[in-house]
Order: sequence, then structure tokens, then C-alpha cells
Amino acid sequence: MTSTPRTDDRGDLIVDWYDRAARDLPWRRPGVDAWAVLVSEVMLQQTPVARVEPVWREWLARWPSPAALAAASPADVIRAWGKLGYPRRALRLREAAAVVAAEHGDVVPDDVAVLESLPGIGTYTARAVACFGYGQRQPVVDTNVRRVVARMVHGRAEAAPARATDLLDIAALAPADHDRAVRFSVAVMELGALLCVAGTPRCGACPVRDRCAWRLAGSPAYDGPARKVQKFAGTDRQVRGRLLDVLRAATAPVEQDQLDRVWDDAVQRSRCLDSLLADRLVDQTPDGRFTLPT
DNA sequence: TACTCGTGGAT
DNA sequence: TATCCAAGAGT
Repeated sequence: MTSTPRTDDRGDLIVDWYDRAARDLPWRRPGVDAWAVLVSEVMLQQTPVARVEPVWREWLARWPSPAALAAASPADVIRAWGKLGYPRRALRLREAAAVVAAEHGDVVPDDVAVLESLPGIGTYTARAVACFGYGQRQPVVDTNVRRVVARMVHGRAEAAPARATDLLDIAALAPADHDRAVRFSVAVMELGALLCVAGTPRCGACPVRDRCAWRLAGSPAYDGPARKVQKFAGTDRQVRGRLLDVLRAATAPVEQDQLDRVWDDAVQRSRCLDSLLADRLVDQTPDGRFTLPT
């Protein structure tokens, strides 16, 4: 006997869970404008919430509009970025702010395609700004969402690499109601961040634990190809970090030999300094010393 | 597509 | 102590 398929209400269960369990993060509070949301999203790219919070507050107090940030020097922006990591994000955010100030009347665009055209704003961040900053119904897919969908929908233990169909997967689960659909986008991320985590998921507290394809399949272990672990010790990233650390702390241009002390391998050291110069994270004075770009 | 790009807390 | 991994983007 066939029956009319009941619409999938897992989206509503996740939104209800979010309403009672979500963290009180400053960029989610009422009255936070799209610029503040944009800054938070760029800072949160690959960087944990706990480290972003204090820096985000400082940035918004210091540069409350795109034009304000665009007027700052790269050196000030790099220093204010502190130790969030991946400092190229700070330069791109400043560049994006300059485009917004010059071409969009200092108002953060609300169109996903326009947002995606800005430096440092990709598929995820563009939709996050449109959804969280402007209240649009938009599918928003980050690593948390891919993991939740992999388990809840596809019955797999781990997230697959990002693909275009991710947006369709998650859009299909969103509640019909507009306001709830908007909240759903952040709610799935929160579920992945708090319960459906990469390590040991807390399925006992999950609002869809009885409707999760992965659990229903017996929580099978990951059986895909071995994922390559990201090394850090000894990499160019570590060397670049050390070089930049010296320049962030310096109050005046530093000599070459001061940079030479941070790493023994001269070939690698030179390569990294060159790459920092190419990235415009470091500048050289006419007399051959090194500084953050002024 | 696969790789690169920081940092530091959690496990 | 070593490994994992965190609201991605650019090339």
C-alpha cells in the first residue's frame, strides 16, 4: 500500500535543536551588519572560533566599515591579524574592502555572484554572508555541513571532498518556511561543530540520531582512500610563519641577518622570504632591510 | 585535481 | 609525544 511520502522533517528537528543549543557567538547577535559578518567569516576560514572572537572584536571596533579597513596600511592589517594564521587572508580582506568601498558605495554586496567576485570570498563565504548577513535563504556548505550530509544522508563516516551537488543535498533538507530555512543553514554547521564532529560524534545528543543514514547502517567506519595528513613541522608554512613573526614584532625595518636566525636551511629560508615578498606580506626598503608593507 | 597557505588546542 | 583538525580560497 502506497502512502503519500511525508516530507523530510529532519531540517525542522535540526532548527529546533539549534534554537535551544546554539552557542551565543557575537557575530550572530541581532544588529550585527553584513560587514561584521563578512569579517567573521573570513577570519573563521580554517581558524577555530575561540581564537577568532577577540580579534574580530578588535577589528570591528577599529575598522567599522569597509572604507575604514581599506584606508589602513597592510602593515597595520597584518599586525592586527595577529596569530590567526594564513595571513594572506588579511590582505585579501583589505582588498575586498577596497572594492566594496570604491565600487559598491561602502555597502557589502548582497548578491552571491558579486560577493564571490571579491578577493578571498569563495563559494562558502559568499553564501554565508548572503544568508547570515542578509537573511537570504541560501545553501551554505562548509566542512561541518559536508560531514553532516555524508553521515545523515549518505550513510558514510566522513565528508567527501567538496562538490557542486553539496549545495543541492543541503538545500533539499531545508524547511519550507523562510525564516527557519535561513536558520537551518547555520544550524547544520552548528550541529557539525558541536555534535556531529570529526572525532567522536556525540550521537546521543543528536536531534536526528534516529533518522541518520550512517547510524541506521550501523555507523560503519570510513573505508575510502587514505586522507593525507597535513604536515607542518619543517614546511615552508612554518618558516614563513617564523619570518613574519619577526617582522610583526619589529618596530623598524630589520636586517637580513636577523631573519637568517629563524631557520637554518638557507635555501628554504630564501625561498620563503621570496614567497612572502611575492605575496606582498613583506616589503624591502631601498637599503635592503625588510618590513611589513606600509 | 591536488597542492599550498599558519597556528595552537584537543585527543 | 604525535597526530588531528578547525565556518576555505587560490592556483
